[in-house]
Amino acid sequence: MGRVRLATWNVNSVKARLPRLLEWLELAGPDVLCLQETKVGADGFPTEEVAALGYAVAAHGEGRWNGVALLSRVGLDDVVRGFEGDPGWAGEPAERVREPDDGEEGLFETPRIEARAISATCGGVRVWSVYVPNGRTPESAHYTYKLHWLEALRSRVAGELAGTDRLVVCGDFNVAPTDADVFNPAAFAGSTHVTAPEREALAALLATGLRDVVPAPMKGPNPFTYWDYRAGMFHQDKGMRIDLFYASAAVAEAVKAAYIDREARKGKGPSDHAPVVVDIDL
DNA sequence: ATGTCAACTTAGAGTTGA
Repeated sequence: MGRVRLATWNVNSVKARLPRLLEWLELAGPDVLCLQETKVGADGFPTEEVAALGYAVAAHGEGRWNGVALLSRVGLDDVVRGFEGDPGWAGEPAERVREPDDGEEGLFETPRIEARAISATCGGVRVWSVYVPNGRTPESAHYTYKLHWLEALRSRVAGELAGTDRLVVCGDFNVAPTDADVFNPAAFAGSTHVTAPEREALAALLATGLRDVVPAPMKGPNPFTYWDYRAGMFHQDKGMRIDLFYASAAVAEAVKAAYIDREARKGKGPSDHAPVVVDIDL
């Protein structure tokens, strides 16, 4: 297959980020790019603009929230939107019960599957782009959903690894794997992204046969991929590593370079996440 | 703890989510 550049980037709206996305595609030249938080429905993705740069596109979106996509110039086959076993989101308990209007005991909303995963085969590698639920607070139903969602992902990935040794799962996991992956562990006391159950869910995913490909920072010692827009967090390098690149052993052993492109977080109209770039030679 | 951003409802500022 030769040398291939894979990347993952939470763009925080592909519409708002389109100029930056096109600029970055030309600059970095990834062969495969996993996108998250595209925030567009099925027909809202700027497919033509991206295709003009030589990329095939597979998008999975629902409108205002979430949304994932795969861009590839080395093949894009066997696209799967979502995955078997996704538990879906039913809302907080308080939202789940509707007022009885015609004598019924109350209606419960069934879980709605969100656009958080898409997978395809690109250049001989099975590639997953995932956007893990945020979790909001450890007390919320959204946090429970996050843990269930990660367990369902683990189960499905384990199934795929039985059929291929070339697989990557990358995207915005909304979990910092270790305390070294946040700027100040004390600042995250009581918050999501750092709790033991979330980290155990990542460990269980890795235990299916994946390895964490930790990218090199472009500047400073910390491999952060996300910095809050507020309070000058980026300029103080108060970030987190929550955008992860999990690779099967065969792919991980083929990694030649991996870095975080912090240049893409600078300047006018950036996403709050930076792209993670991984070069492999299979 | 929250100083920004994006989309949406709806016609300007408030809500939601991150």
